[in-house]
Amino acid sequence: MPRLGLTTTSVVRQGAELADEIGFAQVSVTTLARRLGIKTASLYAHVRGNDDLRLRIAMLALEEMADRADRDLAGRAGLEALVALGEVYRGYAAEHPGRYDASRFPMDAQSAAASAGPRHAALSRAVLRGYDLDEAHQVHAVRLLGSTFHGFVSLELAGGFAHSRPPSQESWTAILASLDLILTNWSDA
Amino acid sequence: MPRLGLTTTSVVRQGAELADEIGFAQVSVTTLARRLGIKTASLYAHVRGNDDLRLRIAMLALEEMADRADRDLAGRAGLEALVALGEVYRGYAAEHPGRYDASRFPMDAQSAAASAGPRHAALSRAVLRGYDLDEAHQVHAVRLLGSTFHGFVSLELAGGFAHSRPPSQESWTAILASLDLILTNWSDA
DNA sequence: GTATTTGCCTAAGGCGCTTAGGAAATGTCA
DNA sequence: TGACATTTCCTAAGCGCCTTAGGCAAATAC
Repeated sequence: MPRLGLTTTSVVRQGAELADEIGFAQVSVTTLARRLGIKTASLYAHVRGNDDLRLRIAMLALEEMADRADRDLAGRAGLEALVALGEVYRGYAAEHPGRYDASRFPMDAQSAAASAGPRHAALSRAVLRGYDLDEAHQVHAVRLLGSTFHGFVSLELAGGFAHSRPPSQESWTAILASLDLILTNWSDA
Repeated sequence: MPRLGLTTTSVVRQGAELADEIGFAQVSVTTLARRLGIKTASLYAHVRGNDDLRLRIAMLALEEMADRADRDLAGRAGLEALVALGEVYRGYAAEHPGRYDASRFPMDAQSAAASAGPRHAALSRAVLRGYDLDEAHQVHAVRLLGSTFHGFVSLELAGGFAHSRPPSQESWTAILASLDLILTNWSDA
Protein backbone atom coordinates (compact mmCIF):
# COMPACT_ATOMS: atom_id res chain seq x y z
CA MET A 1 0.00 0.00 0.00
CA PRO A 2 1.50 3.31 -1.13
CA ARG A 3 2.02 6.01 1.45
CA LEU A 4 0.73 9.50 1.05
CA GLY A 5 3.29 11.21 3.26
CA LEU A 6 0.78 13.14 5.30
CA THR A 7 1.80 15.40 8.14
CA THR A 8 -0.20 17.24 10.74
CA THR A 9 0.21 20.43 8.76
CA SER A 10 -0.94 18.97 5.47
CA VAL A 11 -3.83 17.15 7.08
CA VAL A 12 -5.07 20.35 8.70
CA ARG A 13 -4.70 22.26 5.44
CA GLN A 14 -6.79 19.65 3.66
CA GLY A 15 -9.30 19.86 6.48
CA ALA A 16 -9.59 23.58 5.82
CA GLU A 17 -10.17 22.92 2.11
CA LEU A 18 -12.84 20.43 3.01
CA ALA A 19 -14.51 22.93 5.32
CA ASP A 20 -14.78 25.39 2.45
CA GLU A 21 -16.35 22.73 0.28
CA ILE A 22 -18.86 21.06 2.58
CA GLY A 23 -19.06 23.47 5.53
CA PHE A 24 -17.09 23.50 8.74
CA ALA A 25 -19.90 21.82 10.65
CA GLN A 26 -19.53 18.72 8.48
CA VAL A 27 -15.77 18.39 8.94
CA SER A 28 -14.73 15.45 11.10
CA VAL A 29 -12.02 12.81 11.18
CA THR A 30 -14.34 10.57 9.18
CA THR A 31 -15.23 13.00 6.38
CA LEU A 32 -11.62 14.14 6.13
CA ALA A 33 -10.30 10.57 6.01
CA ARG A 34 -12.75 9.77 3.22
CA ARG A 35 -11.54 12.74 1.25
CA LEU A 36 -7.89 11.79 1.78
CA GLY A 37 -8.58 8.20 0.76
CA ILE A 38 -7.36 6.70 4.02
CA LYS A 39 -9.05 4.98 6.94
CA THR A 40 -10.39 7.11 9.76
CA ALA A 41 -8.15 5.50 12.36
CA SER A 42 -5.09 6.48 10.35
CA LEU A 43 -5.77 10.15 10.93
CA TYR A 44 -5.09 9.66 14.61
CA ALA A 45 -1.39 9.54 13.82
CA HIS A 46 -1.54 13.22 12.87
CA VAL A 47 -4.32 14.63 15.00
CA ARG A 48 -5.47 13.83 18.52
CA GLY A 49 -9.10 13.49 17.49
CA ASN A 50 -12.10 15.35 16.20
CA ASP A 51 -11.85 18.38 18.46
CA ASP A 52 -8.14 18.71 17.90
CA LEU A 53 -8.65 18.67 14.14
CA ARG A 54 -11.32 21.35 14.29
CA LEU A 55 -9.29 23.47 16.67
CA ARG A 56 -6.28 23.34 14.38
CA ILE A 57 -8.37 24.39 11.40
CA ALA A 58 -9.64 27.32 13.46
CA MET A 59 -6.08 28.36 14.33
CA LEU A 60 -5.06 28.11 10.70
CA ALA A 61 -7.93 30.36 9.62
CA LEU A 62 -7.06 32.97 12.23
CA GLU A 63 -3.44 32.97 11.10
CA GLU A 64 -4.35 33.29 7.46
CA MET A 65 -6.64 36.22 8.11
CA ALA A 66 -4.03 37.98 10.21
CA ASP A 67 -1.40 37.43 7.52
CA ARG A 68 -3.71 38.84 4.91
CA ALA A 69 -4.43 41.86 7.07
CA ASP A 70 -0.74 42.48 7.69
CA ARG A 71 -0.21 42.55 3.95
CA ASP A 72 -3.23 44.67 3.04
CA LEU A 73 -2.83 47.24 5.78
CA ALA A 74 0.77 48.09 4.93
CA GLY A 75 1.05 51.70 3.85
CA ARG A 76 -2.58 52.57 4.49
CA ALA A 77 -4.17 54.79 7.12
CA GLY A 78 -7.51 56.31 8.03
CA LEU A 79 -10.55 55.40 5.98
CA GLU A 80 -8.35 53.53 3.51
CA ALA A 81 -7.03 51.28 6.26
CA LEU A 82 -10.51 50.80 7.72
CA VAL A 83 -11.86 49.69 4.37
CA ALA A 84 -8.89 47.40 3.83
CA LEU A 85 -9.32 45.68 7.21
CA GLY A 86 -13.02 45.19 6.66
CA GLU A 87 -12.30 43.79 3.25
CA VAL A 88 -9.91 41.27 4.74
CA TYR A 89 -12.62 39.69 6.84
CA ARG A 90 -15.41 39.96 4.31
CA GLY A 91 -13.23 38.82 1.45
CA TYR A 92 -11.81 35.91 3.40
CA ALA A 93 -15.30 34.80 4.40
CA ALA A 94 -16.45 34.99 0.77
CA GLU A 95 -13.49 32.98 -0.53
CA HIS A 96 -13.27 30.59 2.41
CA PRO A 97 -16.65 30.30 4.09
CA GLY A 98 -15.77 27.09 5.90
CA ARG A 99 -12.51 28.48 7.21
CA TYR A 100 -14.26 31.65 8.36
CA ASP A 101 -16.80 29.59 10.29
CA ALA A 102 -13.93 27.64 11.75
CA SER A 103 -12.33 30.83 13.03
CA ARG A 104 -15.40 31.20 15.28
CA PHE A 105 -14.80 27.83 16.89
CA PRO A 106 -14.96 28.34 20.66
CA MET A 107 -11.51 27.98 22.21
CA ASP A 108 -10.30 27.50 25.74
CA ALA A 109 -8.22 30.34 27.16
CA GLN A 110 -4.99 28.42 26.56
CA SER A 111 -5.56 27.95 22.83
CA ALA A 112 -7.02 31.42 22.40
CA ALA A 113 -3.87 32.97 23.80
CA ALA A 114 -1.67 30.83 21.53
CA SER A 115 -3.79 31.65 18.48
CA ALA A 116 -3.61 34.64 16.19
CA GLY A 117 -6.49 36.21 18.12
CA PRO A 118 -4.26 38.79 19.81
CA ARG A 119 -2.84 39.76 16.42
CA HIS A 120 -6.34 40.69 15.29
CA ALA A 121 -6.84 43.02 18.23
CA ALA A 122 -3.52 44.63 17.33
CA LEU A 123 -4.68 45.06 13.75
CA SER A 124 -7.76 46.97 14.84
CA ARG A 125 -5.64 49.18 17.04
CA ALA A 126 -3.33 49.83 14.10
CA VAL A 127 -6.26 51.04 12.02
CA LEU A 128 -7.42 53.27 14.84
CA ARG A 129 -4.05 54.97 14.96
CA GLY A 130 -5.24 56.88 11.92
CA TYR A 131 -8.01 58.42 14.01
CA ASP A 132 -7.59 60.72 16.95
CA LEU A 133 -8.78 58.59 19.88
CA ASP A 134 -7.42 58.67 23.37
CA GLU A 135 -6.58 55.44 25.11
CA ALA A 136 -9.85 55.24 27.04
CA HIS A 137 -11.98 55.39 23.91
CA GLN A 138 -9.79 53.10 21.91
CA VAL A 139 -10.91 49.89 23.61
CA HIS A 140 -14.51 50.65 22.81
CA ALA A 141 -13.65 51.44 19.22
CA VAL A 142 -11.78 48.15 18.87
CA ARG A 143 -14.84 46.33 20.13
CA LEU A 144 -17.12 48.30 17.84
CA LEU A 145 -15.04 47.34 14.81
CA GLY A 146 -14.91 43.71 15.86
CA SER A 147 -18.64 43.56 16.48
CA THR A 148 -19.67 45.25 13.29
CA PHE A 149 -17.29 43.39 11.01
CA HIS A 150 -18.01 40.01 12.52
CA GLY A 151 -21.72 40.70 12.75
CA PHE A 152 -22.09 41.78 9.15
CA VAL A 153 -19.92 39.04 7.73
CA SER A 154 -21.57 36.26 9.68
CA LEU A 155 -25.06 37.48 8.80
CA GLU A 156 -24.07 37.71 5.17
CA LEU A 157 -22.51 34.27 5.26
CA ALA A 158 -25.59 32.78 6.87
CA GLY A 159 -27.62 34.16 3.98
CA GLY A 160 -29.30 36.85 6.03
CA PHE A 161 -29.12 39.35 3.18
CA ALA A 162 -29.49 36.85 0.38
CA HIS A 163 -33.15 37.30 -0.37
CA SER A 164 -33.46 41.05 0.03
CA ARG A 165 -32.59 44.04 -2.04
CA PRO A 166 -30.39 45.97 -2.49
CA PRO A 167 -27.24 43.82 -2.69
CA SER A 168 -25.27 43.65 0.52
CA GLN A 169 -22.27 45.36 -1.06
CA GLU A 170 -24.11 48.68 -0.92
CA SER A 171 -24.86 48.26 2.76
CA TRP A 172 -21.26 47.29 3.39
CA THR A 173 -20.00 50.49 1.78
CA ALA A 174 -22.53 52.56 3.71
CA ILE A 175 -21.56 50.88 6.97
CA LEU A 176 -17.87 51.51 6.44
CA ALA A 177 -18.62 55.17 5.76
CA SER A 178 -20.66 55.26 8.98
CA LEU A 179 -17.84 53.75 10.99
CA ASP A 180 -15.47 56.33 9.56
CA LEU A 181 -17.88 59.04 10.61
CA ILE A 182 -18.09 57.67 14.13
CA LEU A 183 -14.37 57.30 14.54
CA THR A 184 -13.74 60.80 13.25
CA ASN A 185 -16.22 62.36 15.67
CA TRP A 186 -15.88 59.93 18.57
CA SER A 187 -15.25 62.54 21.25
CA ASP A 188 -18.67 64.15 20.64
CA ALA A 189 -20.58 61.01 21.54
CA MET B 1 -45.08 2.85 33.80
CA PRO B 2 -46.47 6.29 34.53
CA ARG B 3 -46.90 8.75 31.68
CA LEU B 4 -45.49 12.23 31.76
CA GLY B 5 -47.99 13.79 29.38
CA LEU B 6 -45.42 15.38 27.15
CA THR B 7 -46.36 17.35 24.07
CA THR B 8 -44.28 18.81 21.26
CA THR B 9 -44.56 22.23 22.87
CA SER B 10 -43.48 21.11 26.32
CA VAL B 11 -40.66 19.00 24.93
CA VAL B 12 -39.31 21.95 22.96
CA ARG B 13 -39.58 24.23 25.96
CA GLN B 14 -37.60 21.76 28.05
CA GLY B 15 -35.09 21.55 25.23
CA ALA B 16 -34.64 25.31 25.44
CA GLU B 17 -34.08 25.07 29.20
CA LEU B 18 -31.53 22.39 28.61
CA ALA B 19 -29.76 24.53 26.02
CA ASP B 20 -29.37 27.31 28.57
CA GLU B 21 -27.91 24.86 31.04
CA ILE B 22 -25.48 22.84 28.98
CA GLY B 23 -25.18 24.86 25.76
CA PHE B 24 -27.16 24.59 22.56
CA ALA B 25 -24.42 22.59 20.87
CA GLN B 26 -24.91 19.78 23.39
CA VAL B 27 -28.68 19.55 22.95
CA SER B 28 -29.86 16.43 21.17
CA VAL B 29 -32.64 13.87 21.39
CA THR B 30 -30.40 11.82 23.64
CA THR B 31 -29.44 14.52 26.14
CA LEU B 32 -33.00 15.81 26.25
CA ALA B 33 -34.46 12.33 26.77
CA ARG B 34 -32.02 11.77 29.63
CA ARG B 35 -33.13 14.98 31.26
CA LEU B 36 -36.81 14.10 30.83
CA GLY B 37 -36.25 10.63 32.23
CA ILE B 38 -37.52 8.81 29.15
CA LYS B 39 -35.88 6.70 26.46
CA THR B 40 -34.46 8.46 23.42
CA ALA B 41 -36.78 6.64 21.03
CA SER B 42 -39.81 7.95 22.92
CA LEU B 43 -39.01 11.50 21.92
CA TYR B 44 -39.71 10.64 18.31
CA ALA B 45 -43.43 10.77 19.12
CA HIS B 46 -43.12 14.54 19.65
CA VAL B 47 -40.30 15.55 17.37
CA ARG B 48 -39.20 14.31 13.97
CA GLY B 49 -35.58 13.95 15.04
CA ASN B 50 -32.50 15.82 16.10
CA ASP B 51 -32.63 18.57 13.50
CA ASP B 52 -36.33 19.12 14.01
CA LEU B 53 -35.81 19.49 17.75
CA ARG B 54 -33.03 22.03 17.29
CA LEU B 55 -34.98 23.94 14.66
CA ARG B 56 -37.99 24.20 16.96
CA ILE B 57 -35.84 25.51 19.80
CA ALA B 58 -34.47 28.12 17.40
CA MET B 59 -37.98 29.20 16.41
CA LEU B 60 -39.01 29.43 20.05
CA ALA B 61 -36.03 31.66 20.84
CA LEU B 62 -36.79 33.98 17.93
CA GLU B 63 -40.42 34.28 19.02
CA GLU B 64 -39.49 34.99 22.61
CA MET B 65 -37.07 37.73 21.61
CA ALA B 66 -39.60 39.32 19.30
CA ASP B 67 -42.26 39.23 22.05
CA ARG B 68 -39.88 40.84 24.47
CA ALA B 69 -39.04 43.55 21.95
CA ASP B 70 -42.70 44.25 21.24
CA ARG B 71 -43.21 44.78 24.93
CA ASP B 72 -40.09 46.88 25.59
CA LEU B 73 -40.40 49.10 22.54
CA ALA B 74 -43.92 50.20 23.30
CA GLY B 75 -44.06 53.94 23.91
CA ARG B 76 -40.42 54.56 23.17
CA ALA B 77 -38.75 56.38 20.28
CA GLY B 78 -35.34 57.63 19.18
CA LEU B 79 -32.34 56.84 21.33
CA GLU B 80 -34.56 55.39 24.00
CA ALA B 81 -36.01 52.87 21.56
CA LEU B 82 -32.57 52.08 20.18
CA VAL B 83 -31.25 51.33 23.65
CA ALA B 84 -34.31 49.25 24.45
CA LEU B 85 -33.97 47.11 21.33
CA GLY B 86 -30.29 46.53 21.96
CA GLU B 87 -31.07 45.59 25.52
CA VAL B 88 -33.56 43.01 24.33
CA TYR B 89 -30.92 41.07 22.45
CA ARG B 90 -28.12 41.51 24.94
CA GLY B 91 -30.36 40.83 27.92
CA TYR B 92 -31.89 37.77 26.33
CA ALA B 93 -28.46 36.40 25.49
CA ALA B 94 -27.30 36.97 29.05
CA GLU B 95 -30.32 35.27 30.59
CA HIS B 96 -30.66 32.54 27.97
CA PRO B 97 -27.30 31.91 26.33
CA GLY B 98 -28.32 28.54 24.94
CA ARG B 99 -31.52 29.90 23.46
CA TYR B 100 -29.64 32.82 21.94
CA ASP B 101 -27.19 30.45 20.28
CA ALA B 102 -30.15 28.45 19.06
CA SER B 103 -31.61 31.53 17.40
CA ARG B 104 -28.55 31.50 15.12
CA PHE B 105 -29.30 27.99 13.95
CA PRO B 106 -29.14 28.04 10.12
CA MET B 107 -32.62 27.63 8.63
CA ASP B 108 -33.86 26.76 5.18
CA ALA B 109 -35.82 29.50 3.44
CA GLN B 110 -39.13 27.81 4.26
CA SER B 111 -38.56 27.77 8.01
CA ALA B 112 -36.95 31.20 8.02
CA ALA B 113 -40.04 32.70 6.45
CA ALA B 114 -42.31 30.95 8.95
CA SER B 115 -40.14 32.03 11.87
CA ALA B 116 -40.18 35.30 13.79
CA GLY B 117 -37.25 36.48 11.66
CA PRO B 118 -39.36 38.93 9.68
CA ARG B 119 -40.74 40.37 12.91
CA HIS B 120 -37.19 41.28 13.92
CA ALA B 121 -36.62 43.21 10.73
CA ALA B 122 -39.85 45.07 11.41
CA LEU B 123 -38.67 45.88 14.91
CA SER B 124 -35.51 47.50 13.58
CA ARG B 125 -37.53 49.52 11.12
CA ALA B 126 -39.79 50.61 13.96
CA VAL B 127 -36.81 51.96 15.87
CA LEU B 128 -35.56 53.76 12.79
CA ARG B 129 -38.86 55.59 12.45
CA GLY B 130 -37.57 57.83 15.21
CA TYR B 131 -34.74 58.95 12.96
CA ASP B 132 -35.08 60.87 9.75
CA LEU B 133 -33.99 58.35 7.12
CA ASP B 134 -35.37 58.05 3.66
CA GLU B 135 -36.34 54.63 2.34
CA ALA B 136 -33.10 54.06 0.44
CA HIS B 137 -30.95 54.54 3.53
CA GLN B 138 -33.23 52.60 5.81
CA VAL B 139 -32.26 49.15 4.53
CA HIS B 140 -28.62 49.86 5.21
CA ALA B 141 -29.43 51.13 8.68
CA VAL B 142 -31.43 47.99 9.43
CA ARG B 143 -28.45 45.90 8.43
CA LEU B 144 -26.09 48.05 10.47
CA LEU B 145 -28.20 47.55 13.58
CA GLY B 146 -28.50 43.85 12.98
CA SER B 147 -24.78 43.45 12.39
CA THR B 148 -23.66 45.48 15.37
CA PHE B 149 -26.12 44.02 17.84
CA HIS B 150 -25.55 40.45 16.78
CA GLY B 151 -21.80 40.94 16.48
CA PHE B 152 -21.38 42.44 19.91
CA VAL B 153 -23.67 40.00 21.66
CA SER B 154 -22.14 36.93 20.08
CA LEU B 155 -18.60 38.10 20.80
CA GLU B 156 -19.57 38.83 24.38
CA LEU B 157 -21.28 35.46 24.71
CA ALA B 158 -18.26 33.65 23.30
CA GLY B 159 -16.18 35.28 26.00
CA GLY B 160 -14.38 37.63 23.65
CA PHE B 161 -14.45 40.47 26.15
CA ALA B 162 -14.17 38.34 29.22
CA HIS B 163 -10.49 38.72 29.92
CA SER B 164 -10.02 42.37 29.10
CA ARG B 165 -10.77 45.62 30.75
CA PRO B 166 -12.89 47.69 30.95
CA PRO B 167 -16.14 45.73 31.42
CA SER B 168 -18.12 45.25 28.24
CA GLN B 169 -21.03 47.27 29.59
CA GLU B 170 -19.04 50.45 29.03
CA SER B 171 -18.33 49.54 25.45
CA TRP B 172 -21.96 48.66 24.93
CA THR B 173 -23.06 52.10 26.11
CA ALA B 174 -20.46 53.78 23.95
CA ILE B 175 -21.51 51.75 20.92
CA LEU B 176 -25.18 52.59 21.37
CA ALA B 177 -24.25 56.27 21.56
CA SER B 178 -22.23 55.87 18.36
CA LEU B 179 -25.11 54.24 16.56
CA ASP B 180 -27.35 57.09 17.65
CA LEU B 181 -24.84 59.54 16.27
CA ILE B 182 -24.70 57.73 12.96
CA LEU B 183 -28.45 57.48 12.59
CA THR B 184 -28.91 61.14 13.42
CA ASN B 185 -26.38 62.26 10.82
CA TRP B 186 -26.83 59.50 8.27
CA SER B 187 -27.33 61.78 5.28
CA ASP B 188 -23.85 63.29 5.69
CA ALA B 189 -22.10 59.96 5.22
C1' DG C 1 22.05 -4.53 5.40
C1' DT C 2 20.14 -4.42 9.73
C1' DA C 3 17.52 -1.81 13.15
C1' DT C 4 14.35 1.76 14.22
C1' DT C 5 10.82 4.72 13.35
C1' DT C 6 6.71 5.94 11.13
C1' DG C 7 2.38 5.67 8.22
C1' DC C 8 -1.36 3.26 7.32
C1' DC C 9 -3.97 -0.85 8.18
C1' DT C 10 -7.69 -4.16 10.51
C1' DA C 11 -10.41 -5.21 14.55
C1' DA C 12 -13.34 -4.02 18.05
C1' DG C 13 -15.94 -1.37 21.78
C1' DG C 14 -18.95 2.38 22.86
C1' DC C 15 -22.28 5.69 21.93
C1' DG C 16 -25.72 8.56 19.29
C1' DC C 17 -29.51 8.69 15.73
C1' DT C 18 -33.24 6.48 13.78
C1' DT C 19 -36.95 3.01 12.56
C1' DA C 20 -40.08 -0.87 13.65
C1' DG C 21 -43.13 -2.98 16.38
C1' DG C 22 -45.28 -4.06 21.14
C1' DA C 23 -47.75 -3.00 25.55
C1' DA C 24 -50.02 -0.18 28.64
C1' DA C 25 -52.36 4.15 29.74
C1' DT C 26 -55.71 7.47 28.17
C1' DG C 27 -59.81 9.19 25.54
C1' DT C 28 -64.31 8.23 23.05
C1' DC C 29 -68.77 6.81 22.61
C1' DA C 30 -72.58 3.41 22.95
C1' DT D 1 -69.66 0.69 32.47
C1' DG D 2 -67.34 -1.58 28.80
C1' DA D 3 -65.38 -2.03 24.06
C1' DC D 4 -62.60 0.24 20.92
C1' DA D 5 -59.26 3.64 19.14
C1' DT D 6 -55.55 6.54 20.06
C1' DT D 7 -51.54 7.91 22.18
C1' DT D 8 -47.38 7.44 24.99
C1' DC D 9 -43.75 5.14 26.17
C1' DC D 10 -41.13 0.90 25.79
C1' DT D 11 -37.56 -2.80 23.88
C1' DA D 12 -34.90 -4.37 19.98
C1' DA D 13 -32.01 -3.70 16.31
C1' DG D 14 -29.30 -1.46 12.41
C1' DC D 15 -26.15 1.88 11.02
C1' DG D 16 -22.60 5.25 11.30
C1' DC D 17 -19.16 7.95 13.90
C1' DC D 18 -15.31 8.39 17.42
C1' DT D 19 -11.70 6.30 19.55
C1' DT D 20 -8.14 2.82 21.18
C1' DA D 21 -5.14 -1.28 20.48
C1' DG D 22 -2.19 -3.82 18.00
C1' DG D 23 0.03 -5.42 13.37
C1' DC D 24 2.59 -4.98 9.10
C1' DA D 25 5.18 -2.80 5.71
C1' DA D 26 7.48 1.36 3.88
C1' DA D 27 10.75 4.89 4.83
C1' DT D 28 14.79 6.35 7.38
C1' DA D 29 19.19 5.95 10.29
C1' DC D 30 23.40 3.98 10.98
